[in-house]
Amino acid sequence: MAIRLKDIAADLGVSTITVSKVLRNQPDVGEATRRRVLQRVKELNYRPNLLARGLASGRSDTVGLIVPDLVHTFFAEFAKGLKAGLRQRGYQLVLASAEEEPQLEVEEIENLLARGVDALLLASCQTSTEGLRSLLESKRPYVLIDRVLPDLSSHFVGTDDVAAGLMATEHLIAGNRRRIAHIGNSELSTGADRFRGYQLALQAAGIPLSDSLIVQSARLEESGDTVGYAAMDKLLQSRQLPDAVFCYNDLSAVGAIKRILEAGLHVPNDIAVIGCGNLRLAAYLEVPLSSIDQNTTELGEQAASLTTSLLSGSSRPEPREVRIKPKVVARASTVGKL
Amino acid sequence: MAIRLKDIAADLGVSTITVSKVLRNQPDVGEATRRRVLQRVKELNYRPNLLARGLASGRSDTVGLIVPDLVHTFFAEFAKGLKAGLRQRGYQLVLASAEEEPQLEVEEIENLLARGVDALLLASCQTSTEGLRSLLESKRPYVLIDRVLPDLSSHFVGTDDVAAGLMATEHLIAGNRRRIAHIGNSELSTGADRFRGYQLALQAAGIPLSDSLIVQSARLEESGDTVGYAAMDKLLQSRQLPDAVFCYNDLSAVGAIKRILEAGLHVPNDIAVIGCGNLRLAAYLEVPLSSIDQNTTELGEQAASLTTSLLSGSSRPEPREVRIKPKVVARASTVGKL
DNA sequence: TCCTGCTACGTTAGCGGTAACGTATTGAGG
DNA sequence: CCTCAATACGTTACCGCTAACGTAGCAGGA
Repeated sequence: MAIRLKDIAADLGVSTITVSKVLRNQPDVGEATRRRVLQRVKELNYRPNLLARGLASGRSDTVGLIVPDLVHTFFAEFAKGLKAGLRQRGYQLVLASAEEEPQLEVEEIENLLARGVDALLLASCQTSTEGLRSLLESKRPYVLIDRVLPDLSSHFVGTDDVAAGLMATEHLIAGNRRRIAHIGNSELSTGADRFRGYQLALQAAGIPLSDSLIVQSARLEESGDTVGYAAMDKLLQSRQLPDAVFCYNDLSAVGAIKRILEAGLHVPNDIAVIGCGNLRLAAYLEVPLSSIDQNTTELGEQAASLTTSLLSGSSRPEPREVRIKPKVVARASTVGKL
Repeated sequence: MAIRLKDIAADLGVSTITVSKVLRNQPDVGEATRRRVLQRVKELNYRPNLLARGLASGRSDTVGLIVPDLVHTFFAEFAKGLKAGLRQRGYQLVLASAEEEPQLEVEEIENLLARGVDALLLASCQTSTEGLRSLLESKRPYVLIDRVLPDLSSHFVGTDDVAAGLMATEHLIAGNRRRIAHIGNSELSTGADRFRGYQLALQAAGIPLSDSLIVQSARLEESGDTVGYAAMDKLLQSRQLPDAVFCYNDLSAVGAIKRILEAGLHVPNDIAVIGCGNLRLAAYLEVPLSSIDQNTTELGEQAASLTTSLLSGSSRPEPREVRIKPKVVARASTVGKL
């Protein structure tokens, strides 16, 4: 149906391989022939069939990215940065979303592999390595994004989440807060790391940890605001109120603030709140939200760089871990007198 | 490298075509053989090579979607709904983003076609039909999403944007507003339609149009809040202030509100503001934002339905246009005394 | 017994490219 | 004039799968 390489070749009276070489910028083609081919290709608006090319060559110059949810702007922004970085290096991106369902993610992995991607980037929502079987068997290079998995040492690009938790908590401490609560996600490695940073910051300041100030929820990723609301509700019932909260992400912070305000308390005067992720609208909220910025575009760029280096390097290097340092963005939700 | 259909066949002492038939649920295979094949496939964790399959069969049971920008949650949500709908009907989705660049969009179109998608869904940022040449030549079915293009009658799924503009403006009129401004996007069909709805509503209410109350900007899609801010700034300089503004999207509404508050005016008492799109955080903003909800998931579902029907139907039906009716979500930015 | 009509399965020929090697052609050097 | 190497281009054999047709084997009717 569509025009084929063969057609161009026949048209020009040369062999298919010659056209093929021209299209791939290979040597061993005369300058005159090369020009004739390119002109005809342009005239006919010919594009090589990527299925056939991939099948014949075993490569596709394409990498796949699977994210848990594109509605999370974090992942959408990451994909944007990644794509730009890949493009610059001559690779294409195929994007898939697992919709927060581990089983769907497994299907997407197998799907992209079956489509012949050269490498796979994976922000995984798996809870074990089980589902990655196909990926591991495929021997194709892959890079974990944002979240690591237990029992799997691999290349990784993500935020320095321990630093994120540390910086957020230090920021609260610097504002003279002492009873600092945490609304966290215990299921994801990002949640565990941020919690760890929280612990380290308290420890460094000589503030004892208090279980009554910590609420962990696994569902925080999906419906942050309602979960944050519920978690804050729980915190408000403890004997002694917190004077600050570090929330796993901005959405949960938004929910938490809602609950605080409903209780007739003031943010930040009664309770300061800081989130993580620095949503675009954070500055426009009812209480402008302090947050930790993850520099998402840089993450994408780094991921592109690492992936393409894996693809070009013949050797299989040691697992490399790239952690981007985040930064605090202070807004009204933490800046105020105690 | 990976395990092939041929291996399974050899392993079982049957021919490749038999295995192929089993995998595609085709008839003419004995029940016993079928079971043996399926078991072996599962044991070996075999997955057919989609490149080879697509090349041999000419179909891929895959549709492509190209959106202008995934960071727009509207498109991310649409993709989510679409994917669910396609999946349910036995199709897969391949996602691509044009990053608001028409040239990149053209490349993505050609890319997805070269990858053998059976159909293409396109939320286009083209300004003319020029860039769609490859798509049109490919003879493959396609559906425009959200935005229509001039000089191109085709299948379409999107919001009833005239109704959106109409309902938003009527809502403002119902709140006794009379000097109703509009911050719009003149470049996209959605912007033109919403503007048209705005005009119709005013006309129906007997309110004359005033050029000094209308600000159009093409850049509204990319950086809504700053453009909205600038547009509002302009409106505040007119001799007679507006008492309401209908903004093309929520982001521009956010920017507009910021400017209004900075001027020392009250929202909605001095100026009511309504946006469009109903962002997830709309209810949590400094001034909870009234908006038009587009029922994005339903859009995705409809798009899936239309596309698969095009794919299964052998005939080429008349261009079909599906317009989803939006609804008003009233919040504090419009509800208040004048 | 032979023919017919199923059912179950196989053979052959690609799909549109690419890899690896093979073969002309050319010009320089002896 | 011949050799030899470099250059330009072609031949052959797949890649992994499927479409379309072919054939064997069996049951049942005449």
